[in-house]
Amino acid sequence: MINTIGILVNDRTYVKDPETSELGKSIVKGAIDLIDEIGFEAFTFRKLAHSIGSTEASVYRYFESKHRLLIYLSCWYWRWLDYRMILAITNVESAEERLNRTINVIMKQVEQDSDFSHIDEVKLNRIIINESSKVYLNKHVDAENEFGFFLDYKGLVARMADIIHEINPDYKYPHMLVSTFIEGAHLQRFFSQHLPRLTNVIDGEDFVTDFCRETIFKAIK
Amino acid sequence: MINTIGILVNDRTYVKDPETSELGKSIVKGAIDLIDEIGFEAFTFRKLAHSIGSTEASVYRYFESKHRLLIYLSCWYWRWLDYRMILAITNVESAEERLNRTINVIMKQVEQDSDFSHIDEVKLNRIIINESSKVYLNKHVDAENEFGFFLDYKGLVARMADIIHEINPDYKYPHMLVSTFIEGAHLQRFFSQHLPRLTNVIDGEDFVTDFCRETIFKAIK
Amino acid sequence: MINTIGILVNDRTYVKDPETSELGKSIVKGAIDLIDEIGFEAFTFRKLAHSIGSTEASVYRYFESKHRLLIYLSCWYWRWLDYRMILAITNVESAEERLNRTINVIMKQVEQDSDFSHIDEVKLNRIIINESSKVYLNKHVDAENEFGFFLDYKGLVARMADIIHEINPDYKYPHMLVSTFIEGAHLQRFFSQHLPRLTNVIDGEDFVTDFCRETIFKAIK
Amino acid sequence: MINTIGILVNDRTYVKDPETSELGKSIVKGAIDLIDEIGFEAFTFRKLAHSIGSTEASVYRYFESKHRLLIYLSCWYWRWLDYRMILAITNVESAEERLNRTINVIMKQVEQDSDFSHIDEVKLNRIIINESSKVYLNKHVDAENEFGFFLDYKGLVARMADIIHEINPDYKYPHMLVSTFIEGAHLQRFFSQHLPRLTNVIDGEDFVTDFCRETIFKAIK
DNA sequence: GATGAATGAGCGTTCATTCAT
DNA sequence: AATGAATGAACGCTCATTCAT
Repeated sequence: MINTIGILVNDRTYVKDPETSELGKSIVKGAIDLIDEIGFEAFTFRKLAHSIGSTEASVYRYFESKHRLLIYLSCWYWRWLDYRMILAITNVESAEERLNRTINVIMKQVEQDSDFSHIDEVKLNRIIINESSKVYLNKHVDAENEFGFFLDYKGLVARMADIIHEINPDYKYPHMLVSTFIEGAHLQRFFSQHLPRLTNVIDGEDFVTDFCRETIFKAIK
Repeated sequence: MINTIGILVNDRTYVKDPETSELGKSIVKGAIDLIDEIGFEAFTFRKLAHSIGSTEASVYRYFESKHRLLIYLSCWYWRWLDYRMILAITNVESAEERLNRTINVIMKQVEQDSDFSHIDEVKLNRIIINESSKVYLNKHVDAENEFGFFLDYKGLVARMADIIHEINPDYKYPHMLVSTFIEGAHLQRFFSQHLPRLTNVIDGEDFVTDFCRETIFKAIK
Repeated sequence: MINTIGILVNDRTYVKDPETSELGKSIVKGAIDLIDEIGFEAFTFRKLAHSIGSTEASVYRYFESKHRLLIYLSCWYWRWLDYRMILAITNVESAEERLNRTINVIMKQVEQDSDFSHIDEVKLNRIIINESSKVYLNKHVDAENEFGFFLDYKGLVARMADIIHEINPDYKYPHMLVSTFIEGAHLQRFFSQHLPRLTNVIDGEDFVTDFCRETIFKAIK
Repeated sequence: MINTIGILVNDRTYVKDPETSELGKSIVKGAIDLIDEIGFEAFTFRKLAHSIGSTEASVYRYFESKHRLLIYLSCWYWRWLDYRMILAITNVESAEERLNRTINVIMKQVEQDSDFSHIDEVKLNRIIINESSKVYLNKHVDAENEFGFFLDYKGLVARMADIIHEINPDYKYPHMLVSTFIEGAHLQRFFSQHLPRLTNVIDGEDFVTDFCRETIFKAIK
């Protein structure tokens, strides 16, 4: 079974691997529910502990801070996308088609993935859209970069950049292009919900994905 | 003199206009210095008050929260860019050239602008890069949108989108393209400093601006 | 005209007599409205100043603290009752009838008195019921007693005690009886509204006054 | 042993039952000492925490506000009086004698009760005299009444009203009479100390109790 | 390993008040 | 006389965290 593989997350993001106990899983599940509901700023370990009927002290056994917990969720997400991306491009010959498929994996809105039962991927996707930039937009980036917290993200970007390089070896900005549009896609989804005048909402179409795909392909020509 | 115009910021961002007193200006100046130094998360009105030799109570006379103060800075920034943008494109006939110049205004790294003495535009630009997404990435966006806090930003995006529309009336995503690259440019500057493997650093060149300009022009062709 | 007399309040309750200016009157009026609305605990000079479109500093010109303002209102109230009491018993021969009438003045619920335009006596009566005990139930009583802040209240009690003494010179507790029932009447009105199980509500009757009158007359027999 | 029963207070008055820990008991003891010393207005959790060598955060673990703490003390007091009242009237046949004894329990000044070691009943009695009316004289009465915070007080009043009803089933105001004199007795003790001209001080006698007893018995005849 | 109890530190806020005009 | 600006001080509260069991 493929789900026996599991998503292995950088072990410096947690104190004790939440996958190894029921409490751990319920902390992760509860955190996703709560962050999605009240936002990361208002989210605290106290509220989390109450919401899952446990105590702050117990949560601290798994994560050393709410920031680290967000990093854990973020790492999990990128790993999970990477895993789905590999599935999507394996044995596909055409580089264009592979790029196309990776774009789909990243850009298209997430649906529930039954393989990982205690993680609600739809909520997690919303969290990534709303909160993931807070993972790096702070004064600890450099220290946390040294812990390797962004390796999964970088890996994903590299995987796509490689395909672009394969399509056009002369293109100068493959990484920039990919990272711009991964973040850009998140942003445009957010804008379309809250600040629609910053986007171009087109009814009945996945205009975010279409826009990203079109722009990427034009760029590397 | 053109600087007699001043930058008029949405008056719901403040309790009392900081431009109207020395203390107000020193609050804004001190806030810029301090946020740039320690980051918005660690920034508090207490620290700000100490750093400018005043009190929290006095700061509260001008801004009702640190979040509103950030919104003020953000509004000021976009207004200021808009003002510089207008200067840059006035009397320029070619739409392509106008687009080119607006890209320069937005993307190129900011230099000190002597017109607005108490605002350090270089630091403010760094703050916008690091913190401005926190202005909208939170649970209060919708309420704050109704206060008109994002009108300046939207205006700027609309101004550039109009030029794009002039160049290619058939292009479907002018607003998305502009907002993606405004945010993208900020992000790439941040990545180039802290997470360079997410970008493509090219020595001695303003590769961020080049990448953005190239991608934008290809997109609308 | 009788209203040319005015209610002269102990001049240590205020810094500047509020009767002497429009602002002063509007402070008193505004205070009555606001205390009645939000309660004395939540009442502040800031809120008062805002509500009447003035400033805290201006309020301080009239009253040195919110506590003193409450004392002012309290003194005004007891003076006003005393004035109405004198009107009610002048030229009444029978001591029993005089006692009866003073009881009516004190116990019966207040109706608007057109003689003193800027004071809403109905609201003021509610304030006295809800808040007046806070005037003396605190650590400053003794000091404030020395300022003579309770002379009006004591005068009223003495006036009624004198009548009781006239009726029964052997009765040992005239002052206690009067003060117990003045406060008791307030309390019973409060209880009948909020904690009815501490009283005996009898529909369609002024049971508070009836109870007080009956108990007082029985006591002094 | 009868004191093994303990005084069970409405469990919505506290967050965590202070009887269940040493810290809890010291909070209650410290609160009684401090409120008695400086008055409820000046009393804060900060000062309380300092006075017992603990922290505000710890106090908040037991009581959600200083107001709730006062309610707790108030409930404890009425429960304790009720318990002493039951002891006093058990097996007494004559209703008059039972009323007489309940009056003694309520009116007579409290002496230390060794059964409840960490509570200083003498100080608590002084607090009730000075501050207990603040428990209900505020804008939250109705909400707090729904929490059942006044049930103990009502129970005590009902117990005495029942005896009065037994003595004279036709008497119309048993509850009013009882609540008037419970509060009245407190008030008269306060007045005799601070505003003696509102009472009739008679040396060497417990004139407050005598006055109340006499008036009550006359009233129900 | 998990939890209940306790706490140090500091945040956001407001208050009452003063000063200068 | 009235007001606008400014401030010292403290409050209520919560957070992240540690300790002892």
